[in-house]
Amino acid sequence: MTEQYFGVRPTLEAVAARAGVSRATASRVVNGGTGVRPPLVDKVRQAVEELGYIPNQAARSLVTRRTGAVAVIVAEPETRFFSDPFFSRQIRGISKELAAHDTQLVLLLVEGPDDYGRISRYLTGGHVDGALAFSLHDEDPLPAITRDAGMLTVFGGRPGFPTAVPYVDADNRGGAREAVRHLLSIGRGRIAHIAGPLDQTASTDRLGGYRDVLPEADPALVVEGAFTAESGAHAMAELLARRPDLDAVFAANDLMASGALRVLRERGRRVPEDVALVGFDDMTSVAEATDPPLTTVRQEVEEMGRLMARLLLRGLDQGGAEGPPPASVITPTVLVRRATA
Amino acid sequence: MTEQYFGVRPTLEAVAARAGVSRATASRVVNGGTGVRPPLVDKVRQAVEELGYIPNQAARSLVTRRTGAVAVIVAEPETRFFSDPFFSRQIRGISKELAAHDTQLVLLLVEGPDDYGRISRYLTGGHVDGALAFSLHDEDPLPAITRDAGMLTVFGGRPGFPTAVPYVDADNRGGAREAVRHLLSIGRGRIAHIAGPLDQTASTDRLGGYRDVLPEADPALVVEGAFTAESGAHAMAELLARRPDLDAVFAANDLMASGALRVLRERGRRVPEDVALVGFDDMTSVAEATDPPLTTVRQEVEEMGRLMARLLLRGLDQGGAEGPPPASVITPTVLVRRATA
DNA sequence: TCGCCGGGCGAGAGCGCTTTCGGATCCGCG
DNA sequence: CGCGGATCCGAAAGCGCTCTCGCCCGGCGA
Repeated sequence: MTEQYFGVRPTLEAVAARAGVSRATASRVVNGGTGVRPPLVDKVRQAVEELGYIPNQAARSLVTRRTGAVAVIVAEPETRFFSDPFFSRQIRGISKELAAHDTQLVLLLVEGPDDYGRISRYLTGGHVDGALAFSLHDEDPLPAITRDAGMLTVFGGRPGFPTAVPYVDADNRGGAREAVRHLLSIGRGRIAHIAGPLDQTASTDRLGGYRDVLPEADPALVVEGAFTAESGAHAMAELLARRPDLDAVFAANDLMASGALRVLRERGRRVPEDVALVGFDDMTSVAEATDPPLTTVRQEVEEMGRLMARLLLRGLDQGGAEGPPPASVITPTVLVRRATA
Repeated sequence: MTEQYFGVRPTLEAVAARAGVSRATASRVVNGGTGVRPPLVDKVRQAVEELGYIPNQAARSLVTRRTGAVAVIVAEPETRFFSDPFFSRQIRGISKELAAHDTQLVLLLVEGPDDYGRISRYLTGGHVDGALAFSLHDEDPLPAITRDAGMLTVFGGRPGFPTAVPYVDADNRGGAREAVRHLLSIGRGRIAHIAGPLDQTASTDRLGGYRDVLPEADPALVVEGAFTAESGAHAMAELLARRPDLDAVFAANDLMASGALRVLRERGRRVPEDVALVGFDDMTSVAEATDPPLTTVRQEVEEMGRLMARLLLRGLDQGGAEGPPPASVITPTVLVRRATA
């Protein structure tokens, strides 16, 4: 940019004039430049450079019917969304993928249950080409809203009810199976499970994996937590009271595992000698910081974010809400052996 | 919305036709309705309702030169931004205020130092009317970028170098003075300070407040931390080694205070009897959870976010980057007495 | 030499909206 | 009954861009 015209931003018209071509040709060059002979391409490029031309997005999307932006809808209460690294890493992945495709991220935070109207209006208003959302609870109204708005939407996490929306989720069930099988393989027979909140599919799927491997397990070996360290501690205490003879615990996330670990040690149980412990997520800041370091099931969270964005972008290229919806993706999990099992 | 026309969204033209008025009148009604007689207003309103009309934002901003969106630029590495409740609460405040003014929040996460070009291009591209940014480090290139882009920008936190950009910041210096004075008032004479990273103005300002009250204090009583609990613990240990006789600590945030508290108790110092402790932020999840609960300096973080948005919006109404820049705001802090001092 | 074909380019329409400007209408008053 | 002014409304321009359509021109075969 050799010159800067403050105030009056140059239009395509100005570029065309300076390059001595028509607006149409200038437009062709700006948008890829096919079908224009090299000398003209150079002239236009130079004019763009000299004038510091940047296309007006409003004018462009008025005719293309594309905004180059997607919404990320966050319905989760602030506390959970921001405190849980799970989301932040997913957002980071989304942001990276979108940035790579010159697509903008419009963040829609739902401000309470009365705010869905605004979200709905916004989506219908054509501000964005598509949406990404996190579906976490059984009674989540979001899938219905985005569908009614005719907006292609990819969800993070499997929705809790039968629906055809595309989503990206980790192989929670498979990962849980692997964790429990590992516990079996190291000779444990009385394996407990600290589940997450059972109105979320991530929790029920992990519980499902546990039951797949241990269909005959004592129901008393399963306690529901809330994905927090504190709830993990409580659950552990409860389990110890119910079944003092347990020799292994599979917790549905690392935070709860860390809480459980604390209680186990307070009660004088050696980990992993007396009780083996496996977490889920591989939230490194937690899993590597425990003493001993936590054996856990890793899910590639940032990659899942990228995938969500990629799925959406691809779906958009194939006709948006009218075209065939993208297929959902289940990302693999992997058991990371550290010291607790 | 009694009917829904999927696929073809109704235009203002359609509304006008249905209401039996001109496009101009329909537009007037949609945008406030002044200067149109009630019966016509009603007719148009009804047509809007029946057709489910929603204005096309692209067309609108093409002529008004306003996009109804502002950028929130996050340059901070993911870890800090998402893990620190400070940001999340600020974002929440921003989001609320923007939503109340029908303005959208475009989140720009800076993906590494090479990504500033994209940010700059985006801002210059006229996608947004203004920007909010968090200025945290001395060498932050953001103020220069937004200025060059001719984009009105309000910063969260006082920039670390002399510049005229508008910002919103807590009264860090005053809050620190109050904390230290309180420590004096309860009879403490050897007051240490655990500072934050000194390339951030929040840290230097708090240190400044400490020195305002204690200009003659032993330099050995000040240790730099990193705003994490861990660093607070280290700093506390260091302080104890240097000055075993200290009888009070003012930590530059609650997280460091909680780390310090842990070390104090490990070393057998009673809090507050032997050593009084004051934090900063009033991050309730931390400050109320410590044992004993932490005395700290509260800043109204969410309110600061709202203020940032309000300042920007007002500045935008007054001519944007061309008009007079909004005046910066320093929000008051208040000492919250709990049990540690 | 002529006609035809095809690639390259420009003219112009049109995306959906806001806003100016002038005309119509209605009121009160002389 | 007619006039001035205020009020309300419609015609039309135009925001900056994309993209269709058709023209032009060069090259090639007949």
